[in-house]
Amino acid sequence: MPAKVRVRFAPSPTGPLHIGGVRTALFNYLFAKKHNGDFILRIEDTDQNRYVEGAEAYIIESLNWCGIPFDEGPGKEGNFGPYRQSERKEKYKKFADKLIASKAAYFAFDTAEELDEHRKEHEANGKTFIYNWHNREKLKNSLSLSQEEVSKRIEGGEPYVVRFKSPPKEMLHIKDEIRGDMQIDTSILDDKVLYKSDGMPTYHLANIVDDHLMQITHVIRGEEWLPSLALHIMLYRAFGWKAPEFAHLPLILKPQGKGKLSKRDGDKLGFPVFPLEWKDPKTGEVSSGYREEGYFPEAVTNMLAFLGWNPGTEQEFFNIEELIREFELTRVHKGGAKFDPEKTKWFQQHYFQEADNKLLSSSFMKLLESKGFTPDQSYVSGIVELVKERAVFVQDLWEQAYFFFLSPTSYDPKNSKKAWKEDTSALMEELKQELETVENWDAENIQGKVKAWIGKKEVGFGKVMQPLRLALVGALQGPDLYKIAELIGKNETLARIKKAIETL
RNA sequence: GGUCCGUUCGUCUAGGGGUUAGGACGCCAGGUUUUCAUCCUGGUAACAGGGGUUCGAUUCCCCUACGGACUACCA
Repeated sequence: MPAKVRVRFAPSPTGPLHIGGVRTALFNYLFAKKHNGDFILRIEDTDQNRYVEGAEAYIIESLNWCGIPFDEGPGKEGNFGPYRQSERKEKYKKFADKLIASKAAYFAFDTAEELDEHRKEHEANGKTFIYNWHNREKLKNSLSLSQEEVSKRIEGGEPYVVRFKSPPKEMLHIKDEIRGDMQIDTSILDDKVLYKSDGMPTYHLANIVDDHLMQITHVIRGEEWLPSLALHIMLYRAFGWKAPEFAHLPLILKPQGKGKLSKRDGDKLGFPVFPLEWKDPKTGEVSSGYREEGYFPEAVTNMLAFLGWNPGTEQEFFNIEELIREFELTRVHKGGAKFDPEKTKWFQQHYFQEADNKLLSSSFMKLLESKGFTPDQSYVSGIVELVKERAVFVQDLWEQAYFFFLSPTSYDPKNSKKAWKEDTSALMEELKQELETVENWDAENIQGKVKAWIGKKEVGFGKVMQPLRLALVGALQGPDLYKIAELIGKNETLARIKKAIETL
């Protein structure tokens, strides 16, 4: 029986999670759930210098908002914790030692400054400095130094790192679930640092050790990791462990211009790149988030799922359960995808139209309260029903329905000129008297009355309806006029007509 | 610079040795609507280039171009 599927999302808490990270998490989640597996959140905080206050909480909140909760992770301990690498510090040392003992890795004493100098020197000669087989004998490490010298340095407290000893010449055959088979010549690989002088592992070591210890079966991550895949495969081999399956997701690119979508792009380009709003704890700078912009999580996940993946059918709307059912790693596209904010809006519009009116009404109610209105619940839900199809976000509702709460105080001059002619005032006065006689004030009765009157008067429909709209709304826009009149009520309707006659 | 990955309408993509190269977003036009929006119908538009292989390549192979990632004691 194959092992239970276990995947992980392993972000570094260096700031807010951006939309590409959310997609990686989503694909991991979909894959796990499709195979009745576990989705694990692991915080990779081995670089203490880059730690950002609040980032971890942000990541967790984002995942929950998006509807892709993790099964194990910080605050949700399973059998493989702890789930923060900083809390697993002791574990890594022993694995680094193991590699040293088996001669798969070695100690190195070169300082950052020395290495920098080597790089500059090589660069000046048009060459690239690579710390590996062809020059490691000339550098300061346990391969070039005598055993006594090495012991002396370590015991003397000299800082050192542990480097992986990558083999000089070998064709490595590696497999990626999305890209198929690839070949890497190990001779161009460098001897990556596995263990830092500050006593912390680097990503490479910690990642492999934890994936093994946490029994991860599939590593699904961004394409930016493809170049280090060979190292990771060799690391598994050096430990004698079975490597998980790998899948590298295509990158998400900027809508215009070059390069991958980055955290800074969003607000510059006019759309959020973060799921949730983020306030930088240091600079106080605020970056917009999909949640605060009014997007629904199902719109965001649906949009994200289609960035690099598709089901092969013509269906485009998928809720999370459908995504779980249909998701296939083999159907992930290889090429990078330019992000399209317009399409995101289209998904949002769809989910907004599908949303429950009660839910929409109560959201809109909150918005109205913040504007100082305390309308009746039933009044609001009537309005929502009427203007819903004209909106994409809850906040659009205000723009579509403000006139239900505010009587027009002025009339757009261009529209007034178009709709209000010399004889209009007299006509409206007459219409007003006609409307006063309507007994049961609802759209149907109002319409009946108005239509009959227009027929009797033998005037054009537009000649009446346009100025009436202007009187009730203040502009030539909005939903069905009879419904508007019904909702605002008889008194208000008549008052607004009166006001328009006086003003225009 | 080096290594690796990629390339179908403007964008997201389906397809795959013989297809009118399909869908979606956007855009445009028409219809519905007293208005605006919605909605409906239609239209626009693509296999990066060059060589092979083949009866036949957009599809397979090679080269070039372009794009991207990586190239830290960051992840």
